[in-house]
Amino acid sequence: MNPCCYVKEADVSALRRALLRWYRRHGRSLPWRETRDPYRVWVSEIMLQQTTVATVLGYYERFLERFPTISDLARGDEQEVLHLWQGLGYYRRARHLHRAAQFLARTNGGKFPTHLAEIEKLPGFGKYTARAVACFALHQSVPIIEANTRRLWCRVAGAEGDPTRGRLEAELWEMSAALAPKKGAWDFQQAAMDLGAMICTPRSPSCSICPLADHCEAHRLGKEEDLPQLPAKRSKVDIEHASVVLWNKRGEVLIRQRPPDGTWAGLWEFPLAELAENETPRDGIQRTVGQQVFASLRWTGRSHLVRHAIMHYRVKLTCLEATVGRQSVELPSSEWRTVDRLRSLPWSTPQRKLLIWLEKVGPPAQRTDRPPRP
DNA sequence: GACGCGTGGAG
DNA sequence: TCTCCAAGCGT
Repeated sequence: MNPCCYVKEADVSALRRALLRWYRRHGRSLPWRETRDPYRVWVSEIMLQQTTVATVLGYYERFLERFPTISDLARGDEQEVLHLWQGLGYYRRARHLHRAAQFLARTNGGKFPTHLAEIEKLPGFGKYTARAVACFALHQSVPIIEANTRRLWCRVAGAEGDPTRGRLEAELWEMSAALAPKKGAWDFQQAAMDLGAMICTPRSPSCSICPLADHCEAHRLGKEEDLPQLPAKRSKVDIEHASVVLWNKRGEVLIRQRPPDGTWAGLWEFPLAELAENETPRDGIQRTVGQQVFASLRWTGRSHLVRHAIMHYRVKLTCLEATVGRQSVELPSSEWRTVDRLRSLPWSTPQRKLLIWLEKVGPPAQRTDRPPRP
């Protein structure tokens, strides 16, 4: 049935009691549950967007140790913010977080706003994140719909259809609002998210130990595995990239910063070519560094292969290595650096694997004119 | 409203 | 190996 009908017929207070009793006993202890500081809750919510708890645990404390307050973050350098975010993905989140902190430092004395309408205007805050901070830091009773609660309430109500849009999405928000108690919304929403994450899992939910099993339409009808009905994902496409580690006579390598928009915006890489159909890595590198420079390259014969999945692509990244002679190499947004000064820059994950490879093998011992054989 | 935006763990 | 999917947002 639809979520609004469900709420009308449900024993809401019994449902709340069962959920909270389970949470008191089994709820997870997570670092962002130990604080009511809006900034710390905010950072956790941004990091957790489309990201698993286990991954965020490796970033959260380190980020806050470096940037303990909004003002500290506002004063920080974007490159350093991105470096702390390196490996988390969706790097636009970090830049929005940084920009929002700068805005609050400039306009609000570095204080986090106390009204939902103000929170929602900040970059990086959508409907969910604004309400999450309002609930978890400001103790407001507001609805919360994200991946865990969407799945949970879809099953509890036995709701068919795509819950990420349209009428059903709106009804789920209404359902969450109707279920959330006026007092104690913090515990209720944390409990709902934990139950979704730990018991009402996407596959093989643990209905036999679920405190809401008696309240669950999907379970009653035996179709908990069929809900929610999420839209299908795009299928994977194979693509190839080629990078080149280019050494000059001073023992420096050429690196390039990616443009401020698009994939890996603002991160650094060894000059990269996205290969066309049937284009070889050397072709792509020639296209990237230019005919003139390419003709003067001396290949070291070393190469490294990285496979990486990103979005709906499977990337095969081939990295070749060469030394360059007299000619100066000028690429946009590029610079020469010694290898020991690359670590402090923010890198995409596949390019960071190239950097680790380079640190391991060290500078090339000898030069050859033979093309590499990957 | 559809698409772009990353990565890693689980099964 | 491969597929699924995660505390979404901006355009």
